Amino acid sequence: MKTKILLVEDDSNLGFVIKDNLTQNGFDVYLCEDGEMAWQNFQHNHFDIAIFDIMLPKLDGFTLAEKVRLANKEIPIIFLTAKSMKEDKIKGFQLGADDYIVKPFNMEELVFRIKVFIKRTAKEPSADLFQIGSYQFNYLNLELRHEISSKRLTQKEANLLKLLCHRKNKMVKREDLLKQVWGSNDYFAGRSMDVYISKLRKYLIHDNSIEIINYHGIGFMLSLK
Amino acid sequence: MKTKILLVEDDSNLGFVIKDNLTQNGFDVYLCEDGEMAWQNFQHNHFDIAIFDIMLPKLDGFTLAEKVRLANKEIPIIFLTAKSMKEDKIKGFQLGADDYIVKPFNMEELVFRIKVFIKRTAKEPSADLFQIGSYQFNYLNLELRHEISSKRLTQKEANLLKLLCHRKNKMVKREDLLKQVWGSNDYFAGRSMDVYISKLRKYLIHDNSIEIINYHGIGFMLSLK
DNA sequence: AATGATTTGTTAAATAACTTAACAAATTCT
DNA sequence: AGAATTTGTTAAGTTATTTAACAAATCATT
Repeated sequence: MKTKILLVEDDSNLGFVIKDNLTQNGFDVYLCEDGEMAWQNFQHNHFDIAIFDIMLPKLDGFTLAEKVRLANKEIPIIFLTAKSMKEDKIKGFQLGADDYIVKPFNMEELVFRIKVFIKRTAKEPSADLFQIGSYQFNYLNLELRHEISSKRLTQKEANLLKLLCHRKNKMVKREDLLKQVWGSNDYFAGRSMDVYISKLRKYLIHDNSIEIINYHGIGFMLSLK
Repeated sequence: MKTKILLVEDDSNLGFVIKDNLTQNGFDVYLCEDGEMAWQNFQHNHFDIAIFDIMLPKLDGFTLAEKVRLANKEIPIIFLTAKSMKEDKIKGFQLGADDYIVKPFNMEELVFRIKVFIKRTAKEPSADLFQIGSYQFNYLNLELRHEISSKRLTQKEANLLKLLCHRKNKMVKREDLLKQVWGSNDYFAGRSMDVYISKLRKYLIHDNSIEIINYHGIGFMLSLK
């Protein structure tokens, strides 16, 4: 699965150069030309890394970063700053940013920094204990507890639930779930997943603030009210 | 599964200190007091990392390292050298060594270097294509080919075979196989594994230079004549 | 070397995991 | 509104894995 990058750069020439370069480095790049568009995109898709220019039409990079950070505490954000901007001003704004890089920069440096983040997030073993409403889900021993009762999940059930938990209250694309849990995205894998979704719903029935919502033709969301 | 370290240090006080320290850091340490003993130990057990003092009774660290390197091209070897030894002399001997550390050293440094090796070997994805006699075994797509025919293995079968391949012509302990493939080491897992060994033998029957040899009460070895 | 205990080899039966089929219901498209 | 597609659900079918059963081999003890 390729690393998905949300790139926001209003200078379309520069934007294309960066996008092209990152694509050649094996990343999946989504280029937006203003902050508003990026925010829309961010809300509807999953990204692994965000790269924001600071001077942007409609919604500047800092404000965008704040919104993004509020919605997602994990995603690494890298700023592209003009040379003219003073370092202390940048630092002052470094609320949610993880790194920044001064224009003009060479692509190798950007790629290097992106890889640092990928390595970092790959290393931090993703949590294996989840609270889902009044349920507790332990991925390691495949246990889904609720008050006194406890259900032992199968590996596939657990894999699927884990992915949904990992992005809870966010829609996860069918395609992504299938690729990651089934390894393939075809008709039969899809039907198999629907069966599993149905099973998970049954297991989670005792807490009615929990829902697995279907987005017709797009994906599923584990929703916690 | 803990990282297994073969530590050879003739000064028993220093040896115990190092062993104790590494054990506290979560490693499984086997301390030998001379090179001969270490070599015996190495031949009969599996280790992930070797740490050799250079000045040793019976068999010095360098000679030991050469023998070890001949038998195992992968295992990281770290030398402990006396301060008095000149760097160029060490370099001259650096045939099989991966790193060396000058006495007296602080434990944090040694632990750091060990961790570097663990990370490195963990990253290099262990090969997924194996030649077993006239068979070809592709772990990724679970395929075991022989001339024209091809058998698709199950995940467990492939996991077990991969471990045996990975240490081919070396005995692998029952315990290790069970821990790594079944995750637990109890009576039933053991019997299950015996069933799988039996299956693998059947699949590999067309090349009679291949054997899966049992070492009664100890483990199995995939032997290629 | 004979005895009994333990471990292993092998086949078959039982169980569990996962997929596919079938049909109803919901959603989207025209 | 009607057709096409997607999803929800149950059940049947298939495959993977475990457990049982018994024979054979190995080991420990006498």
